[in-house]
Amino acid sequence: MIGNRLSALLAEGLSAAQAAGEVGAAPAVAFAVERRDDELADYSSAEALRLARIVRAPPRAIAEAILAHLPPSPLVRRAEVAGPGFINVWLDDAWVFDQIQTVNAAGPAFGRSDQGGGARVQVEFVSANPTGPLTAGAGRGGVVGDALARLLEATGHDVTREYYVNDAGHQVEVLGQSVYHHYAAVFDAQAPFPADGYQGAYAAAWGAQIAREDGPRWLGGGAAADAAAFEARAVGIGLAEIRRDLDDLGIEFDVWFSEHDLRARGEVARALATLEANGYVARRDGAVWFVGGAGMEDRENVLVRSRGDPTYFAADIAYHRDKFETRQFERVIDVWGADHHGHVPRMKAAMEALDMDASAAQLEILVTQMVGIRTDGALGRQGKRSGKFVPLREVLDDVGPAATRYFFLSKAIDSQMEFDLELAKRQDPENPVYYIQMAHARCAGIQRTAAAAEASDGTAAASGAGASDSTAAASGAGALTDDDAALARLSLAFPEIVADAAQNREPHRVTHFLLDYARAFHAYYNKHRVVTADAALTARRLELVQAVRHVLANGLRLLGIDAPERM
RNA sequence: GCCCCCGUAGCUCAGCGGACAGAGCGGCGGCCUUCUAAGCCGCGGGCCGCAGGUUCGAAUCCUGCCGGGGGCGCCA
Repeated sequence: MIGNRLSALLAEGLSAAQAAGEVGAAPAVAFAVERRDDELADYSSAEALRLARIVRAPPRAIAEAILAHLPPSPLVRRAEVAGPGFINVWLDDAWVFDQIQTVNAAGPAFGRSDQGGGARVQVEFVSANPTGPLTAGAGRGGVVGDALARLLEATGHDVTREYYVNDAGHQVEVLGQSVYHHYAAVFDAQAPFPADGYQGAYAAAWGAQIAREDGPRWLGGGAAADAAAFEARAVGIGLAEIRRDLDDLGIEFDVWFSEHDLRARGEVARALATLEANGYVARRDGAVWFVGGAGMEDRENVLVRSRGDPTYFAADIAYHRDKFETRQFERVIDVWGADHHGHVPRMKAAMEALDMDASAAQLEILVTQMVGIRTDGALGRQGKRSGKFVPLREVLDDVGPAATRYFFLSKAIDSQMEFDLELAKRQDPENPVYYIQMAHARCAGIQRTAAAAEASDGTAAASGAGASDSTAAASGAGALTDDDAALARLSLAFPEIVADAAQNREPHRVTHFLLDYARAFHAYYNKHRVVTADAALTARRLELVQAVRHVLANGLRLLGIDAPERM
């Protein structure tokens, strides 16, 4: 990556300057190099300014000394000191154009790296209860988790995508009762609707579906004949709907991990036994409590209810132990919704109580902030049990998967976002995602033009007999312009964007880069013609266009958005 | 009361220690006989919530305050 190479180059310059006694000794410096790509510079470093304090010398003098000892490099056309002591670097155009061939040789792999070293990483996301349809908020977690998984794969990680299915516990019981109430009603039988039951219309729909498909065989007294089996039946419908939504969003999981199975295997009991052996358990009021975890001094949490059944917390502890101890993931990334943020500290405390390393190095918990859905101009309150929420399905049907994914991936995860449904629908054709896709389609269009010309005349350029590019013509046949160089330079920045986005767990960086990149290409497209009578120029520009197409396609693939050839 | 996130252009949001603060949408004005006008070019628009502090340098870090959202259950 260019940034790394320039960084190393500057570090060499500094060492040489220090060896020559021109700069004082200092601890090893990793030169931070920033990509600028504006009038000021292509790349820039402010490291001399920071060094000034350490070696007690004027920053400009340090920067000058570094440049004086800079080893020659094919990448660098020019390097100079600017302002208070910035080191500005301009890339060599010839080197940049050479790299375009490297881009095309890599093709779909351009942007990938092995910085992950093959580490086994689990990304657990969505994991919404199968007690109702996915909400728009769950969609955010899904899209972000999926994009993160794609980024990690592209940067050399061995990724497992996992959905933790809460198919056991109190909420599932309540769901079973809620659905059974409606199911029984189909056969004119009475069954109580639970006090905290699921109010959404879907509960009735599921009840009707079971009645239609299974007949009256579940009928019991006030409850289903085989309550556990009936719950499983309802959960099955819920999961099927969830899978369909996720499928339409282009999200696939490697593992659907069942909480029910985890309990059945005795893992929850085993985790509780370990906690107790380690002295983190207290019994009070007939319940079992988690006490004394690091940072949990002022809060105690129930592990086993007085009724005798374990809580979600207890099951999640066992689940995370399974991730690390049984399956040996080197790193686990949980993507949770904002409503779970209170669960973070106790989860980490519990990991430590199990003698596990819950440090950020192993367990990362990313919390996505709320998605406010604005309908009819008002921000609605979301809640699955109240039945008042905007289903992901509705968003998907209204704005489509590409725009939905783009919207969720265009913001940092810790920013609360507002999704105005009406606006989203109306703005459909104006959505930036189509702007990026259009850039890709235009690349394909240029290639079609070139191919058609070649087929009829033997050369791509011949087709452009009448066409020319006035800007390029001014500098002579076959000459590329500064605009070609700028577009090529921007293309070469892509791998770095991907690496940074993966490392920081910030998929939105890719989104923003692509928007910027598409803008650069559209401007270029309007100003310059690729297929012209100038055969040499045409050939070189077709290479550039091919590289642009790879960057756009690869970037969109990371976001899970398709790259159409025509629009 | 305690905890988490956010206050940046009319709206939705980037930028999160460096050089003049950016984009999309919206507004105004131009550009289609040549590779898709789902495009391009130009203009207008900001005490970066407020007040202190740290720093050579703060939208960016720290503290306090104000405002918005969320969480604090023997729910998950």
